[in-house]
Amino acid sequence: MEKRLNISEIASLAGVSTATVSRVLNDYPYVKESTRERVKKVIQETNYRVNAIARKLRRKKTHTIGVIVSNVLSPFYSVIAKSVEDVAIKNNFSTVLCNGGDKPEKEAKYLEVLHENRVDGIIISPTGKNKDYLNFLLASGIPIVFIDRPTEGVDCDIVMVNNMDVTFNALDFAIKKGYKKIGCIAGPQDRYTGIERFKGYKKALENNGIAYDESLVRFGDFTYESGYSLARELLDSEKPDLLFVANSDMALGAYKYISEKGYKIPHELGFLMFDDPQWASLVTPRVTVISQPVYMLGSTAADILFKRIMEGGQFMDQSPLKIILEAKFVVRESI
Amino acid sequence: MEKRLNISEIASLAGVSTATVSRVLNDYPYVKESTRERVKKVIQETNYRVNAIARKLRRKKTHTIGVIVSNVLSPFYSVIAKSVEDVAIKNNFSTVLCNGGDKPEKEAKYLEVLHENRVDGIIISPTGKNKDYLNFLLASGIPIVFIDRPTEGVDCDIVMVNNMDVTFNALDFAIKKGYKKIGCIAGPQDRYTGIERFKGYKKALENNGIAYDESLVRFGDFTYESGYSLARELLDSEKPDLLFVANSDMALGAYKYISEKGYKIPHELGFLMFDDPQWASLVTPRVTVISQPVYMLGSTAADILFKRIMEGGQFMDQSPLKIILEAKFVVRESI
DNA sequence: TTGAAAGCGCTAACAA
DNA sequence: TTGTTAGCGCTTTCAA
Repeated sequence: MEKRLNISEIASLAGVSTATVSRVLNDYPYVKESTRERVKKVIQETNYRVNAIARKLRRKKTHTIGVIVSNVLSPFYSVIAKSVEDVAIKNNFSTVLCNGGDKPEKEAKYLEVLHENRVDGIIISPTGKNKDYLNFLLASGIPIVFIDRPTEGVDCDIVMVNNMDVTFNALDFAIKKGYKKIGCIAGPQDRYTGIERFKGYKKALENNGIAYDESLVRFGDFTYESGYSLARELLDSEKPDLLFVANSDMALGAYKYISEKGYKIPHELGFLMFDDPQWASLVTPRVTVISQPVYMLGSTAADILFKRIMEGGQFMDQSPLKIILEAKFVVRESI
Repeated sequence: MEKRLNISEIASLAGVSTATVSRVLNDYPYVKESTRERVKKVIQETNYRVNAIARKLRRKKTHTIGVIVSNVLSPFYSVIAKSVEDVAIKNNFSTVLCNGGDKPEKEAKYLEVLHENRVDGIIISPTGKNKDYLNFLLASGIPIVFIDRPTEGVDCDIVMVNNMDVTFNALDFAIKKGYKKIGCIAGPQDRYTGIERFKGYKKALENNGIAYDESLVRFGDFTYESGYSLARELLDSEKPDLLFVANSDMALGAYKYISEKGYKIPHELGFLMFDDPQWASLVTPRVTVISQPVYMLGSTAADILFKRIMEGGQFMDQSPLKIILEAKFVVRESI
């Protein structure tokens, strides 16, 4: 940051006080039209722009929200980030985007950064840890909205999807269609979405009188790599007639292995996945998926956050909202 | 932003002056160990965090850089954003990410926002407009690094790839392999990358004595939609034996149309594209591509920016760097 | 309609 | 080793 123009230099150039310049900058009434014009002219000529940092300090409002997601490179979280940003722009707010990477320490670090920067609110897909710090932030008046999953012991607004039910419905449909030996690459069982989707899988088996067989199940960590290697592990030892994969990154890895081995979908092996990335309807045959209303997840969370921010104390008293959006089962050609 | 703890409240709680608290916060030497411990204890107990806004105002350094890219949802720009952020973190800087959307007005708006927030430097994939404002920012000491393409009339550091040469090489290879009637879905001809890649296409034809035939060429706007509709337009009227598409979004659209129509790649139609998104090696047959060193583009730009920021005036005098990274022609099975 | 001046929370001389 | 204090650039009372 170099030596640059400030408000008092503009004031002297225009022959007015800093207060008047400030009034012009903020479109206050009660400034004589000729004065306003004169000030505007100086601003124009000098390319002066208000120092937003000084303004934030003085106003004690940053007009900024923080967003912490797991990984902006994933199609899921990048859309979330975009949708939140869209809503923020509509509300004239800025957004600070943080890559929490699903690591509790990184999450804690970013919560600190957002706290230090006095953001007016936070949207986060939490790791499930950092309960105390989150509660502290809430208590000190920073509204927080969880997205995708909760943190045990933190009672605030949350927006997520019906993970278990929709998984149940999809697999129930598949089983009724004739699939009997159903492999599953599940998510980590210390993560809410991993747990819920796996519950849906088991419930569908149970509901159709199929015994749960742990040799047909592998637990990954929601990454491409785990999807690839677990698909190999599973398909090389067992011969399921259907494979369910619990998120898009693992599904990409699994699909890659399946195409390398040349399995014919759906005749040799049915394929069903949670999430609906672009590639799922690009490959042949197109993949049957569980599709989350991703954009809606983000924009809904943002809407709630802005209500909390705008209405301040009043709305704050209302008990936390828990919003469950419906994911859709989209039947295409892979089962 | 609620009423919250500030440095003087911490000072009184610890029974010291604000200066001492500040020294502890910033790990200064010359603080008695027992004092340091006492202050740290208070900070710990109260969850106090320094007000970064006040600090930035006082220090006149924001330790923040701005990044303006076209679209964070695209695989290309999201990787750029990530790579820049990685370098920023290593330098202990924050990043503000902006979606310029390739719209000159949006770009101008974001340049203003970054200016107002007194970022220490800017990385941007420019629209090619806003020459004057960019020059003003440079003149007032904010280093700027262009990525992917230049802005005419603005002389600053830039990092890009050898668009024309690599396109020439790829198509030259294809032609020597036997392809003769080569369709092209080119990018917009008011955009640097669109122009350069199209030049490479024409040069390859020329080099092999093939006459340029405008009925085999369509100009899109680098979006999925234009790729889809132009592929239809082109393939429904002409029968090229190879289709070259100038970026990944248009290629996705074109590929979608091709698979809907059931063309057999590569026997009926060869397929060659600029960019190497995940799906290109997922589909069967895997797509032959021109692969940009995307991460490298971003991290190189960021490295240069930090050199400019760190070395201040001294390095600033050096004439702007122009770095051309090599994109690679990756032969797979689609030609 | 305008200006004077206090003060947001912090850092960094300077003094002790 | 610690404290006092000016001031970063702005907004906002209060008074004129």
